[in-house]
Amino acid sequence: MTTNSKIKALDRIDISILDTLQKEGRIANVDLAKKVNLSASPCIDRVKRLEKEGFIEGYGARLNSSKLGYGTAAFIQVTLDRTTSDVFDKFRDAVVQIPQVAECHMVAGGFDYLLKLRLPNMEAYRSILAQIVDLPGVAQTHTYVVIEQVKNDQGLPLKLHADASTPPAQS
Amino acid sequence: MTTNSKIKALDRIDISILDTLQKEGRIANVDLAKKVNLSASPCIDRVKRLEKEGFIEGYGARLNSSKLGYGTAAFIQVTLDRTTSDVFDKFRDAVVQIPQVAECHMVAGGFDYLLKLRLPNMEAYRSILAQIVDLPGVAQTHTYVVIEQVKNDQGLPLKLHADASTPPAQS
DNA sequence: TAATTTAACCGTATATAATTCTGTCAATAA
DNA sequence: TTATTGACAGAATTATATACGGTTAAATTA
Repeated sequence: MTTNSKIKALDRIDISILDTLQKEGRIANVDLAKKVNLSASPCIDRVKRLEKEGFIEGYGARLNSSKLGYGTAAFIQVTLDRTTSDVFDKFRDAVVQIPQVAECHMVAGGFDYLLKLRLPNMEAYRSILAQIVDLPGVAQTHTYVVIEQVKNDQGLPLKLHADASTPPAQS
Repeated sequence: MTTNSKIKALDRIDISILDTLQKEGRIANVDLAKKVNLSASPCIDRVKRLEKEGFIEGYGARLNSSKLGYGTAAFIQVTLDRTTSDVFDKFRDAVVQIPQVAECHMVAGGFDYLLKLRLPNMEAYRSILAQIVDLPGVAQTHTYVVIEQVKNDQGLPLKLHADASTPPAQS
């Protein structure tokens, strides 16, 4: 056994709790309990357990990006000039420091990193791109500006299967 | 005036509330109030106002994707065969139906759509790609599998500037 | 300047919810 | 069968959210 705490498989109720909480993170425990057909106490026990076991990492408000000055998104493909671990490390350390870089993924398939930027407008893009290009090890970049967000689901598609004997997954 | 309700500019305290809530969405109002140097009642008033005015769109639990069977991510570039609005509409209607498609962005700069997929593993990728390729209008695709998530910030970088006279933005 | 209005705030009181505690039931194993 | 375990419900307690009333300060107007 690799961990000291035993983590039991998730049952149907756990999945239902997780699915509800990822959509309504501030639902009252009483109401959550009703929704999953439990009374308040076992329900809150399960939530605490799911938090402790790391299935729930935290809670957050979903903010309106447009109203808060981040209505524009762009993806930047980045290729580094040498693929040594030193170059990679320096690039990563620098890129995570830029607040407008919402995501940075190391990818396989043609270039090295894919960045997702959140920006107020296209003017802001120029100055950020200048920063990205000057990052250590950057050889070339290619930008794709988002014209329209067709879908932006943050939640995971949890399967609310009736069969509690087939839990979907654990670590 | 386009809207009937008057929305005042956000001040330093509002920004601080939003920044706190996007990180700790389930913080008790009492504690939130302490953090922003208010008493409980004006604090909850502001939160309700921010919700009503649409700055806060909701709350959600942050779930551990790996533990819940979505440890693999991939980006797929999609080019459609004709860029008529009919083709675009059909593609979009179909792609949003696929639960594993976490994001779908229409982009400018070489191809038409950029999709972000959440998957249990690489085996699952095959069947999803088959679905994507069969979507109406799809001419070609190119996949980039995520090797490592260097950064994945969901929150907006709200500026907690001391000067309350220069609010960052509104709709 | 002085009076008036407005908005934001604080503290208190009440309502609601979270949390703890105790006992019961059902499943499992000895 | 009997002991043990785990999960649950319901009640009691604690904590929190929310509504209310009064105060202050700032802005506006006379």
